[in-house]
Parts: sequence; structure tokens; C-alpha cells
Amino acid sequence: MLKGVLEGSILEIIGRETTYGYEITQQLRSLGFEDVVEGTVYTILARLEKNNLVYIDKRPSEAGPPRKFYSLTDLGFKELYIFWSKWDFVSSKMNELRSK
Amino acid sequence: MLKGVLEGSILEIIGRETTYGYEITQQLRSLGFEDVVEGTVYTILARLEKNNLVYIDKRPSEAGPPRKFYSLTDLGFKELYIFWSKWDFVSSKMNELRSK
DNA sequence: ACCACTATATAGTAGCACTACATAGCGAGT
DNA sequence: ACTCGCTATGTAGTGCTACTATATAGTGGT
Repeated sequence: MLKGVLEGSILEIIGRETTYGYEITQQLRSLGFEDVVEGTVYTILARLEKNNLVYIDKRPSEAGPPRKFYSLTDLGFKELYIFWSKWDFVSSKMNELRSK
Repeated sequence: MLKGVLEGSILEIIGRETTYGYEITQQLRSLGFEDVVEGTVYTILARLEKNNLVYIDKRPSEAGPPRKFYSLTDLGFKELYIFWSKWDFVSSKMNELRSK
């Protein structure tokens, strides 16, 4: 029905600012999705890359192993738009169902 | 992240009024989920029964094979409540993410 | 030397929903 | 008698998302 809420969130985060997996995980946690772990995010990022929704820029880190910075491709932005459209649709239908 | 939107919708529909699979499918379609097919609904209903969220009352139909009428059990109502709680949580977080 | 934090990776798994098909009762029309 | 359309349920197989659990590795502080 609506798969990919987490994927959509990650697309949204990357769409705002080029960033990397560990950081994305932290952001999701501070948003309130507190039990999101790194592994989950990395699998999604790998999928996004496979589907050409993101591109990667590897840079050294000040504190730890090198980071892989993700940015949205044109296709990624399109997918993000589609995601929010679907979200809005389902969201409105759920409200309708609930209030009826 | 939020799996089971369709399952939740079906719980909501059954929670309002005892009804059967074919009818539920029609209701979901008229709600706007137009590509929901019977098969999908029946698999979910079977799962609900397996998890003791619903109980079944089989009655003859005026037009066709007998119908299986579903009602929520106490556990079903609890699950429905949990579903809406999760929905509200994710929903508010998505709004937050979007507007930030 | 050890610990904590930063950072990425992946094999295996569970669960939800979809595809595609099978079965069956009933009524209307030809 | 036959077919068609609608009503009604069921299920094996599949695809996909996200989670579990674990491994690896760099950096800095004590």
C-alpha cells in the first residue's frame, strides 16, 4: 500500500543536503525514529545507488574511516516527488477512512 | 517503518461493522484504493484470523456462495488502536521532516 | 592496550502485499 | 442448455522493504 516510508525519508534528507549514511541515521533518530540502526540505512542507500537515485562522493573523515557522501540524481528528485505524492494520497485517504 | 496500512484499514472497516471480504474490497476501492483486488484482501483476512484479531461467522448469501462475516476480537480492537497510534506517530514525523 | 565513537558493509530473515490462477453459486438473457 | 457477468472465497508463488546480527576499520583519549 505504501512501502518505502523510510526510503522516502532518506531521499528527503539527501535532497536537502549532501550527506552520508552515519549522519542520516543520526538525523532519523533525532527526528523520532529512534530505533533506526546504521545497517538499515546502509542497505537502503545501497538500493538507492543501484537504482540510480543517488550518486556518491567519497571523502576522508576527520574522525574515522572515509565517508560516502550521497546526493540525489535527477531521477532521485523525481522519485522523491513521487514519494510525497503517494504519501499525500494515502495520508488523505487514511484521514477520510478514519473520520467517516 | 510503517507496514500494514492496508491491514490497518481493513481492521478499521471491520471494527465499524461486521462485514465480509468481497464487501471490504469494494469499500477500499470506493475509498480510492482502486487497484486493491480480492486476493490481497483475503490473504490479509486469513492472517488476521490466524493472529486472533477477528472471528468469523459464515452465512449464506442472497447472490452467490456463502459469505464469511468478520468481526474484531478484543485483541483486534487493541491492534486497531496500536495501528492508529503508529500511524499518528509516523504521520506527524513525516510532516515534521517535510516542513523542517 | 583498551575503550568509545565514528563509519561502512552484508548475509540472512520476517513480514506485507501483489500476481496469477482456481473454484463455485446465482440470475438474466439468448 | 449455454454462456456471461456478478458475487464470493482461496492459495501458491513472488517481490520488495526493512530488521537482525555480525564483521571490519579508522581515530583519539586514558
